[in-house]
Amino acid sequence: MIDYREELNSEQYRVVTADAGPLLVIAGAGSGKTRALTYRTAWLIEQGVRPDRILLVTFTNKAARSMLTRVESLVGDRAGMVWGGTFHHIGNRILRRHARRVGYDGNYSILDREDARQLVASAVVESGIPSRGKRFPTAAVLMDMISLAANTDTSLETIVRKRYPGAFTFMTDILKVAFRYRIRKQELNVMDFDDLLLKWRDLLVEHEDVHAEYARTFEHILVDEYQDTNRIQADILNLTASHHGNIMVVGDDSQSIYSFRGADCTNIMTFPEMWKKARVFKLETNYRSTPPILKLANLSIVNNREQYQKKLRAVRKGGARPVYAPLSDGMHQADFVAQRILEMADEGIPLDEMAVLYRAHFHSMELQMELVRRDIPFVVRSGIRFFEQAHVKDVTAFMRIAVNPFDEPAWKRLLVLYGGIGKVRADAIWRLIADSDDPRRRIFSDDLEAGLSKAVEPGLMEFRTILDDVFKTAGFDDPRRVIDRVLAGGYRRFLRERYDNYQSREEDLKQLAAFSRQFESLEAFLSELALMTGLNEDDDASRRREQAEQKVILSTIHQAKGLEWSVVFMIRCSEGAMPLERALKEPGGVDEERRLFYVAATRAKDQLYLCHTLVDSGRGGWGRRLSPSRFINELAPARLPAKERPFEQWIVE
DNA sequence: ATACGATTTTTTTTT
DNA sequence: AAAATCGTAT
Repeated sequence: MIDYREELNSEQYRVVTADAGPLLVIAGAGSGKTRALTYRTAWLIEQGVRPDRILLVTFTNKAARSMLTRVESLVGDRAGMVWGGTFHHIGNRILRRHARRVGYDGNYSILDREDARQLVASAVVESGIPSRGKRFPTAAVLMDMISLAANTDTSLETIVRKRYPGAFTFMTDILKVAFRYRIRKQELNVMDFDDLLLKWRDLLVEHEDVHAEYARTFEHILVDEYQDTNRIQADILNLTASHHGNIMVVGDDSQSIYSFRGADCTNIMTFPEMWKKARVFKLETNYRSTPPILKLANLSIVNNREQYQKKLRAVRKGGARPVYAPLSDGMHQADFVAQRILEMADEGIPLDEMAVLYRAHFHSMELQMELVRRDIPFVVRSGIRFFEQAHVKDVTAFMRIAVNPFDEPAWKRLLVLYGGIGKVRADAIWRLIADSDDPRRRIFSDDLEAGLSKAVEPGLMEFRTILDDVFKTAGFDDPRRVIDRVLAGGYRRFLRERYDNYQSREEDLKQLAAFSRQFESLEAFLSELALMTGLNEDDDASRRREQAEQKVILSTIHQAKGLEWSVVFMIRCSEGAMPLERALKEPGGVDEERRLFYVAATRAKDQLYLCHTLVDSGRGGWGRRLSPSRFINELAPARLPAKERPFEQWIVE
């Protein structure tokens, strides 16, 4: 039996043991919201709720897994049956079963960003849009428009008029492309990320029997990071909870940092209106940070208007004032951070208790070079993700066509790898094989070459050899064999010719093979890759390796959400970078950037360093002068004596 | 016309 | 690091 009173504070206890029904929990940073969710789940199970009747939606799969591990330590293996994961994950799991109801086959592929972009690009060409029209939005921008419209449940016209006014003259063509894109996805049996949400909602809205089934299946719904949900996700939750209203959402409106993805603060603000019987709880005790750090964070966030009233109280005592360090340029900043890291390591702070946070990935470049130079071990938790690297995508493309023979992006990706086949000829080949029952057989037929340039022959033959090997000999339902066959069939040679770092790429593929072992089917494996959990989350061996050698963490602020470190450095706290110039152009941009600043600051347990560079050290060294971030300036009005500022300023030579 | 290599530019944030 | 652009080779 768990002694809830003993292990929780009174705020948490009330949340965890609350009666069923709609609950809104406003949980400040570091107030133990994970703890509340974990114990709530355990409590429900102890009350006799079947674990497989609990839906636990989290922001990352990692969060779901770590929560379930903790629930397991409380109530034992019963926890294993809980439905936990991201919206996209659970949507995928449900849609696989009912795909036919929304016009898809159950073996659909999931397009990642790049695949989706390419499909949009070909939709532009197919829609016959004159390529001379220079100002027509690029595929990436079109994708953003379409995605934002989907995630905010707004018409494309409205999105373009409000957010992309410059493109409004192309409205007719944009609509053509969007329509074409939608049709193509359906024809090819592929879904993009947004479809996993949209089709899920469609399923619940249009099919009452399915709706009833899931409303019955999920007796209790728990949602983490509710402030980052969008309209579609809120609809899905409300529909699923419609029969019983047992929905507990936990969030912090001050940490909403995903509005670019359609996240909508009004979800959390209006939850009590949606659910009239909702009870509202607040977790306002902060266990993480020292008072000076919390004071700085609180002083910053009050500059935002719209928010739930709450006041974070520090439990901890003492602590050092945060440090503000103006530095001459990027190199100087890198030097300072590296130096401080070494000094603190000497004082006995483990490297993996230190993190460097920044607004955009490329902000960390100079620092990475400096850390390498000084032999300080580090991991970068941002930037190009493991599963998005070219070699990983190449190899998995073979598996994709094995699962879904009409996965056009996968076919084209593979075709252009071969000599003599570029974009145009890959397109021609695809057209030839696309309207057969099974393109995987059609690709072998002898009359294919008739319609093609002679130049494709050697490349095409090579491709066929590998395909033959992969499909026939390997038993393509085993990812490890596929990877093995592809490497042996010429891909290894290709890697060595093309990349300097081929060794690490081959190593990646070995890791991929090891990673694939935990999946039952190729389909499950591919879904997991597309839905992009981090690298090797569940690989015990690698986790142990990482712990053996401690490393400093480098991360974007977005990816740092939910994590904490003893020491946090924020670099590039300069106007233009934090807040980011481009982000300020968005509506509500300043407030969102300030919330990012708040999230970053509240990651720190003991020490916080705010670094600012006086000069922009972009390449070519065009030294544009920079001002300190407004978020720093607004904390310390000029009339405030230095002693009373929430930070102390260091002069670093 | 197409492929492909060299060069230049450009980076928000993520499922 | 990758995408977009440009020039040359096939």
